[in-house]
Amino acid sequence: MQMMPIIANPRGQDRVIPQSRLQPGSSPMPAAHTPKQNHLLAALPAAEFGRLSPHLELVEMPLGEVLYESGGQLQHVYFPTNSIVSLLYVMENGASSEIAVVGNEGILGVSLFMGGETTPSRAVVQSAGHGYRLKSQLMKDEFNLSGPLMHLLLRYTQALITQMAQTAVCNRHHSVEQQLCRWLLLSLDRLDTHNLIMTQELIANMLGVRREGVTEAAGKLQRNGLIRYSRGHITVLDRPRLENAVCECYSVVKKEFDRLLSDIPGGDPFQSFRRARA
Amino acid sequence: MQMMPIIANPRGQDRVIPQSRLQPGSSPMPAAHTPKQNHLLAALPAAEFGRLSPHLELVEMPLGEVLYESGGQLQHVYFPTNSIVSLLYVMENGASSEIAVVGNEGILGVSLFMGGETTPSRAVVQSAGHGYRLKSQLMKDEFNLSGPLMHLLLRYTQALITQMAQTAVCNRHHSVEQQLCRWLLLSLDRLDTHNLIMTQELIANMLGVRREGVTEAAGKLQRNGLIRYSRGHITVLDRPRLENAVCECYSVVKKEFDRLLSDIPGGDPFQSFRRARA
DNA sequence: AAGAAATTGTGCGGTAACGGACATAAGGAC
DNA sequence: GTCCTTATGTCCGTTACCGCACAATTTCTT
Repeated sequence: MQMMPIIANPRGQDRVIPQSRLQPGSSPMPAAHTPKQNHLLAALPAAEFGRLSPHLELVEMPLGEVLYESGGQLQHVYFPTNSIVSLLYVMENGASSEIAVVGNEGILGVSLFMGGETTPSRAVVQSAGHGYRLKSQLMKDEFNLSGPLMHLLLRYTQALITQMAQTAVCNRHHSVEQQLCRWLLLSLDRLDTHNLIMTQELIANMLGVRREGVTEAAGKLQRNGLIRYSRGHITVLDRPRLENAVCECYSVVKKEFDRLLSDIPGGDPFQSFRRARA
Repeated sequence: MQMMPIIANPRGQDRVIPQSRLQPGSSPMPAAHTPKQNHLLAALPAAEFGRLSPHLELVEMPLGEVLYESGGQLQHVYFPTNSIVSLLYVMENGASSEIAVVGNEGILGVSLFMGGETTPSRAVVQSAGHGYRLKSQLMKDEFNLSGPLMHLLLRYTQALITQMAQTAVCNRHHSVEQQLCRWLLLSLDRLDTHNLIMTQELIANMLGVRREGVTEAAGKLQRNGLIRYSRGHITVLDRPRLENAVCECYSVVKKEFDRLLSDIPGGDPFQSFRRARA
C-alpha cells in the first residue's frame, strides 16, 4: 500500500496562450507551437482539421497539473504536443497505479466520445509541456459526424486499450526494474529528448511501487551505464541496452500503436516511433 | 512465471444450432435460447434488432474453446447468453493474465468496430454455455450506420476499458485471495447460478498466479464458509460475505457497468446486476 | 552563509508469492 | 472392483517487494 500522496496540485487558472502569439509558417523561425505536433491532429484530413483548428487552444501543461479528476466532468479534450499525461487509478487508501500514458500520439478524454462522459481515472501531467485543447461539445459534434476523425479516434482508443491491458499483464508478471525500463521507453517515445524531469518518488507513484524500489532499480540501471539521474533529472544514455532490458510488454504496445495508427490516410503519426525502433 | 499450458483446445467445427429448433415465444415452454438473453441485444431498439436478428446464429460455447487467437482475424462477433468468455494476454513464456471477462452483458470482438480488426488478446470460454454470433461484415455495416447500436457498443467498450484498467490496479495492489473473490463475483454476475464449473488450475491461469496460491486462497474461503468447492465445482454459499472480502476493484467495475449501461433507451441490460446487489 | 526542504541511499525485519517436489483424494474408464 | 487420470493439499527453501526508520546529499530559500 502506498500512502504517499499523489501529486495533485489544485488546478489553477488555465494558462491559455493566445493564438496571435504564434508565428505564421512562412516566418524564418519555425512556429514554436503548432497543433500538427500532435500526431492525431496531424493525421486529420484538411477538411476536418480546418473545422477544428479555429477552436484549438494552446495551453501550458505544468508538471503535476490534474487535467481530469476521477469521475469528474470533462470540459475539454486535450491533445498533448510536447507534454506527457498519465492516466492513474487512485484507490481508497491513496495507493495508485498508472494504467496508460498519453503524449503527442494521442488524446485525453476518450470517455467523452465513447459516451461515458467521465471515467474513474485521473489524468496528471507527468512531463511538463504544452498541448491543445478543445471544448467537449465541439469534440462530440465532430465525432458524431462519423467521419475520418471518428475512425481515427476509435483506432487510437483501441491502441490505448492495448496499453492498459498490457499494463495489467506487466503488473502481474514483471519486476520493478523491467517496469521501470518500460516506463522510461514509453516516455521517451513521446518526447524529442533523452532527458526526463521526474523524481523517483513520482515514478514510484506511477508504477504503484515503493520509492525505494525505484531507487534500487534505477541505481542498478545507472551502475550499468544505461541511464544517469540526479535529483529529478533522468538521462537515457544507452537506449539499445534499455530496450534489451525491458520486458516484452513495451514492444507489444509499440507495435500495436504502429499497426493501428501508421497507415492513416493523410498522415503517419508514428513515423518517429518507427524511426526510434530502427 | 506460469509455464502451465493454458486451455487451448483447437477450435473444432462451430456447433451452430439451427434457429428452427427454437420454440416461438407463445409456446407454453419458454424458449430455451433467445438473443434477448444477451443484454446488449436486448437493449437494441426494435429496428436495429430486427435488422440483425435474422443473421444471429446460436452457437454452443464449450469450456476451453478459443474464440479468438491473439492477432487473428475476427470472423464473427459473439454475444454470450449463458456463457462467460475470458480475454487473456498470453506472454512469450506461456504465462498469462486475464484482462477482462465478458458474459451476457457484453460482446466479444470489440476491436472489429474500433477499427483494429484484431487484438493481441486471446478469447477463451471460461464457463460453458451458448451465445449468438454475427458475421463480422454485418456487424461493421450496422456499426457504420452510426445509430443506437454504435453508441451502445461504444459505451460497452468504455465499460470494458474500466474493467481492464481496474484489473491492472488489482494486479498491482491486491492479494490473491482478494482477486479470487473479485473473480468469483464477476463470474457470478454473468450467470444465473451460484455454481461455477472451474478448476483451481484454470482460475490460476486466469489470474496469472500459481495454482497453489489459488488452492490456499480458496481453502481459506471454504474454511470460513464463503464457498464450497470440489474437483472443479465451486458453489458460492455466502455472497454477502464474499462481497465483504473482495477489494474495492469489484464495485468500481460494477458501478461503472451500471452507470454506462443501465439507462439505455429501450432496455435495462443490468437489471440483474442491481438485483444481485440489492 | 545558513537553514530548510527535497531527493536519494541504505539497512532491517516481515510477508506474500514463487518454484518445485510430492502426497492425497476423488471420479471416470475398463 | 481396480486402475488411471485429474484435482487438490502440503511442505520446503527462495525471492521480490513491503513498511519503516533514518542517514546523506543536493538544491532552494532567505
